[in-house]
Order: sequence, then structure tokens, then C-alpha cells
Amino acid sequence: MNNKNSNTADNFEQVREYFVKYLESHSQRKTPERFTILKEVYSLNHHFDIESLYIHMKNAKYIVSRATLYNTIELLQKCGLVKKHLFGGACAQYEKAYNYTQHDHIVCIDSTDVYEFCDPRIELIKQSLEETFGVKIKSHSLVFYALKNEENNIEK
Amino acid sequence: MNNKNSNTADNFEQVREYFVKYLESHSQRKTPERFTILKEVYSLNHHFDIESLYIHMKNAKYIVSRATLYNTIELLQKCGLVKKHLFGGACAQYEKAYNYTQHDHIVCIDSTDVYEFCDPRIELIKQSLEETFGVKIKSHSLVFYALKNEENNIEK
DNA sequence: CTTAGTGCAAAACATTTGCATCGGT
DNA sequence: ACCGATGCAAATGTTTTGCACTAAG
Repeated sequence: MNNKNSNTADNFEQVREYFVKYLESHSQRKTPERFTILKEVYSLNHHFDIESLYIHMKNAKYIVSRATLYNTIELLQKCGLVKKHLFGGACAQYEKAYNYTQHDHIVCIDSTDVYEFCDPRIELIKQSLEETFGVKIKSHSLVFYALKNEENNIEK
Repeated sequence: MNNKNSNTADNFEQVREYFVKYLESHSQRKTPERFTILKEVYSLNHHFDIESLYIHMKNAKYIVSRATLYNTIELLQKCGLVKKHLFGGACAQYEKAYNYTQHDHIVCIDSTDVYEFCDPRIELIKQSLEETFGVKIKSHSLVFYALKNEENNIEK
């Protein structure tokens, strides 16, 4: 039950402390909204978009505006507590990222499933590219689009 | 001057023929708009978005609507003559894809440059994943985000 | 007390859709 | 002639912005 994405209460305390330190060191205010959003984000064990986070928080009776959600999610990205993904749908997907173990995604095109994997060869490719192109790679995005069921492999 | 992305007139004839065959075999109409758009797309040697294609065609005195551009670009994707990329900006980027040699991208975050590369290890990763997850991978997207100039590596 | 952060609504933006018309077949 | 494709404008859905108000420092 304790997979790599779950966050126990203990472990959330670490996240909160990390966030507090980031806010303090960047002279940003420690508003209750920011902590509430952080907590909600870390209660979600799957990818989510802003709208579903908004709904989720509304249902939990929190008063929060979409504007603040967008602002705070960006802040959380900057401090490394949230990672954003563009899987090709209408809106961006997010996931919590504390103690983030580098992983990439397989997005099923015949279901809503998203698998995660980690392959060390990515790092090797990155190193090759840095040498070849003389650049400094800061991040990457790798998504494989796959069919779970071969019988869905129909040409339209 | 003849890089893998350039398309000479000769080679465009092949593209046009390929498109004609696709349209005929799929009972789609051979409208002049479709051929004009195909030609314009193939005259562009870089990634482009719909709006810039629209402006480009307006400047060239073509009468075309955005709706038709979106429709036709989707058609061109379906027949494999155009590939769509999500690099993280506001809108999707496209590129011509006839005789497409599989390649991925390095997007510079401190300039507008985009490099292309091809690494055989991607294919190996794909095969591993298909075995591990029991899925059939249909496509992928790999983008590295990089700095060209290390001095731009400032934390804000 | 200062001003960053908030909520709300309006705006901005890319993309999609509805519909009358046009023109391939 | 039929009906798929087009152009235009309106609609949509996501994200951003302007602004008055609130509250953190």
C-alpha cells in the first residue's frame, strides 16, 4: 500500500517544511491558501489537472479561486514540489514531485491509464547530447503512446 | 544546402502524388485548398504553428480560413505527411513528415532554437517497455529542454 | 502600514463547432 | 444534384489578467 507515490503524514511534514523554507528564503508569504493547496496536491496519488483539483477542493468545502490554483501550482513547480506534464490532452497534467524519482510515462491511447517507468538509458542519451550539441540539458519529457489491447488497433 | 528536411520540387511531386493517392483511397475530395496548404507546409523548413501558417498564407495572398487549416493539418497528420509536436508553448508546432526519419528534439530554453537528433537507444527502450508492460507502442514524444549558454543558468 | 496574495470576473488565447454556401464527384 | 469541404463567426475550454480587497510581514 506504500508505493513510491504515496505520502504518509510524516513524509508530508517534510514536504511542508521544505515549502516553508522555500517561501522564507524567497521572501514569499506563507498564506493558508498555499498550504491548503499543497496538502490537497499531496493527497492526490494520480496525475490531475487544475480543473479537477478545483472541483476536488470545492467538494472539500475549501474556498479557493482558479487564479490562486494556477498561481500556486506554478510556485510549487518552481520549488520542485510539483511536476507538470503535457500528454497531449486539452489541459496540462500535474503530479506531486517531492523525492521525485525520475520517471517517464506510457500513456494508453485506448484507455485512461498512464504507466510510469524509469530507464537509465535516458540519462546516457542526455549525456551524449550534451557532448554532441554543447548544451546543458535541464529537463526532459518522454511519453510513449501505447495500445493496451491490440484489437483496438484499427485504422479509421 | 540539401539537408534531410529540404524538399526539392521533384521530391514535392512525390509528396503530392502520395497525398492524391491517400485522398482517393479514402474517398476524400481533392480540393485546391488542400493542395495549396500542402504546398505551403512543404515550403517551410522549420517547425511552425497554425497561426504563422495562416499569416504566411495570407501574405502570399491565398484565401484560406483557420478552420480549413486546422482541418487540413489534421488530415495531413492522419496520412503521415505532417507531424505535430507539443513543446510546451501556447500552441502546437508542426513539421512536414514525408520520408520522415525518426528524430527527437532539443528545445533551447534560452533561445528559440530547436535541434534535432536521432538516437537508436529510444527504439531499444521502446522494445523493453512493450515486453515489460505488455503494450503496443504506437508513437512517442521526447523533448530535452536545454540551455545553450551556461551563463543563462540563473535561478530566479 | 505596506504591498504581496487573493477572489472574482473579464480577457486572452488556441482550437472547435454551427451553419450557409460552394464546388468536387 | 448530392453532400463533403469551405469560410466566417460564434462558441468553447483553458489559462491569464485587471482590479478592489484582504491579510502577512
